[in-house]
Amino acid sequence: MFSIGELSRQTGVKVPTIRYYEQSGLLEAAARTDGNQRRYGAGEAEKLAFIRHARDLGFSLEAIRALIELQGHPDRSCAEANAIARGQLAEVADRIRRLQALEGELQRIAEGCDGDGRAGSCYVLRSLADHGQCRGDHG
Amino acid sequence: MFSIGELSRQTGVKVPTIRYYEQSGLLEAAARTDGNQRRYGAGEAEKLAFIRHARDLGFSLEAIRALIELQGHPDRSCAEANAIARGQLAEVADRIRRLQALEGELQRIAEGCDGDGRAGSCYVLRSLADHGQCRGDHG
DNA sequence: GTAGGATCTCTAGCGACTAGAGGTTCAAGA
DNA sequence: TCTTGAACCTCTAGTCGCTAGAGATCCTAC
Repeated sequence: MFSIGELSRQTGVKVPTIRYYEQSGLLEAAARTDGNQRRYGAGEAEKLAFIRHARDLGFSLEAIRALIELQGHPDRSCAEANAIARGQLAEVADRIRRLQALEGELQRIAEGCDGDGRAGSCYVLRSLADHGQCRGDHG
Repeated sequence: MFSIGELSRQTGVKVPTIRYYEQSGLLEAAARTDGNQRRYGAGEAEKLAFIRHARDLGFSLEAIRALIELQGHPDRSCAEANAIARGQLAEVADRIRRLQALEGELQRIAEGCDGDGRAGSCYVLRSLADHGQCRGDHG
């Protein structure tokens, strides 16, 4: 059994974040010492690593809650887990697509200005004022 | 002079968001009717369109505040505007890079599971539990 | 026994809105 | 001129996923 600080070091999740996860029901309430401090075992470290990994992959806490629910019921179909993963994949792909449109736009804007002029005739500011110059469909 | 609802329709910015922008100092306090309702002119619509466009491009309200400041001082160098745009560009590029790493990872995870099995042996859940299977450096 | 680092709970804050309550005003039709 | 009702007003609180701080308590090593 180890402390919350030790768990934090093991998993790379900050101490207040661990408490936050417990508070919001992602982690079960930890065992306590007589002095009311949390104590954890290897199982909890594994579970937190799972959460951390899913967070790194962009899953929302709500999605992670659903995945944990599934883990707790090994007999249920994994179709749901699959759907969550695919949904997340679609979302990420969409975000990439939109960001790439922005990137092109920003490139055009930033490259039109060498930073030497006055703000009154600045291409960056003019571009931002006039959406009509945009090629893509970013907004 | 037109109402906040009309301004909202013109710019595509929701009414509460316009009030929020005013409240946080991005827009100057609007003129008011005798009955205390906001009234806007063409100039304000232009300014809001500028803000909207910059938001669409991912600029933070703080960055937009700085850009508006610059617009108000046409004699100042536009180097700052340029730096803001380039900073934003770099940020967007970085976000794309990170999202692409996630995308690859998620693809690997989602494709390893056809959704037909039981949760107990689900590839999605196993993958999330074990970061070691990952190839990239997403976390 | 004591020092001090780690822990505890609680509240508030971040960014950029969004939602709702409860009250007022404006514009169009009768 | 009166009435209706959509649009407006302010204010507070909620969203997400943490993060920061205050003030108190605990644990461990010396």
